[in-house]
Amino acid sequence: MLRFASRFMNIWTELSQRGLLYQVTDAKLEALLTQEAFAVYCGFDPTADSLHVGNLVPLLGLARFQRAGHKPIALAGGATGLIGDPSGKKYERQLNTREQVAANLACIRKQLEKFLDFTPGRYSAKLVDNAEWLDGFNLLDFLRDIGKHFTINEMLSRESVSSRLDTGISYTEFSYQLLQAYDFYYLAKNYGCKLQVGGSDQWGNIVAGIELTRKLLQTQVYGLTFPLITKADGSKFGKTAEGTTCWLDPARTSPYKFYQFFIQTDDRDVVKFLNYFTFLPQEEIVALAESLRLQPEKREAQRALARHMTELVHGQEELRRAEAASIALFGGPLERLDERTLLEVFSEVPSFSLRRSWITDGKLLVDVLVETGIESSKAAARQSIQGGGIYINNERVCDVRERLSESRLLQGKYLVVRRGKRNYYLLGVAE
RNA sequence: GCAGGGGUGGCCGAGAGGUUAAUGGCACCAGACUGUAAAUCUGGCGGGCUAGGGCCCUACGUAGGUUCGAAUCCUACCCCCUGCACCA
Repeated sequence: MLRFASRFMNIWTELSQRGLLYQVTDAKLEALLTQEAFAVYCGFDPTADSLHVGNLVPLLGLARFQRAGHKPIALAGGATGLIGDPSGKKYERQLNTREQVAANLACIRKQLEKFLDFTPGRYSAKLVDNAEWLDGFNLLDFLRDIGKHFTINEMLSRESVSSRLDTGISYTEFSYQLLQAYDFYYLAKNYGCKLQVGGSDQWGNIVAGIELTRKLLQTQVYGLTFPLITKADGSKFGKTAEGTTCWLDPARTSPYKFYQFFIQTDDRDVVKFLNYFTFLPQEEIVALAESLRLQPEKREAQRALARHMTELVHGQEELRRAEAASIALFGGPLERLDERTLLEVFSEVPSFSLRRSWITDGKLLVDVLVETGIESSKAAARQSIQGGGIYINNERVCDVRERLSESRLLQGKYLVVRRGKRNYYLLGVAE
């Protein structure tokens, strides 16, 4: 018990040191968190069938609370996902069908479970779905019992709504804040939840929940937000090099790509990200920051970040494979790679199978690039080759007439294609 | 409804009858320098064919028209913005 008491004291400091405290609804929260175990909740709407790296800050935030001895409640928004949160959105979103939301919900529940500890006990995490109490809520009851506590004036003043008054917002999305407010009230009443955390765009929704809870339960509950993740170059965080979202689902973003996503982090962002995303202690982060300053070319901080994140999300084995693939590809000459390594690389890197006949017939590389989707058109493929941007087995291709040939194959059946500095693809001959 | 302004390549934005696949900026891709980072510089950036030089097709809201020739002129239609009016 003593051990936990001291841990309570740490969560605030920990969040603060990591730069994860953005806004708090009440300055007293710091002291309160040291005095008792809080039930802390954070919601995730099933807008896709996977969470993405951007969801990690609040999700790991919950995990940090649990590690500090508090009780996390992850809420999957089976109901709110049907409505659509206008927060942070510039335009009205298209509604997902009930089937889609249900399917997404199932996937997201599984992902949420991976990051929290559900072993029974005082600090055991809980996973709830707000459809349980919101779906089927009688409209007239809702308007009378809940709606009456909100004025249009305050609802309009929320950033998520006011910023949309020019472009338009539907009544549906406008109502979202009431649903989330009700969630907080419901969790406070039934689970003793006293704190809601979330991204900074959730501030308005959180405050709405605090007010509703105060009115209905005469209970004071609290809110805390994490900062929006920004990048030094001003681009939006969470997109891979190809411009696609970096998902947690390995079927959407392979562990290799996931690892690559983090290892390519800008020097200017990497220390911040170590703080935001990892559980590494301050001393280690400070040491990595020092390494970055003195020997940036070693990229130890990036490596630590990539390792930590890949292991956290995909597990040790996938980390090993992603790292092995990265080392093999970025390490230099490929001829020496043994088949086992190649096979591992094959399983991680975007890969395609080649027909034996393509080799024997000497198919044009340009056509192969297009058929595999490495290049979008033959014109583009030719330009890449002419610009010196295409490599086979890390050797630059200098002739647009390059054809596939037996002699190029590694281990008699593999071909490593690289586009630019860091985009690797593995082609293997199908037997 | 009336008046005015406008719809151009992923985005912004020039062009106002002919060297215009269409200036420029952003984004994006590649190259050089490096460290799978940044900054900078260079090249590319509708598509197809071509070793190369080049050839061809499709594009400036939509549909027609005038012209040897149109993103540029005319007509109709659609959509957006800004005033005014109407309605309440």
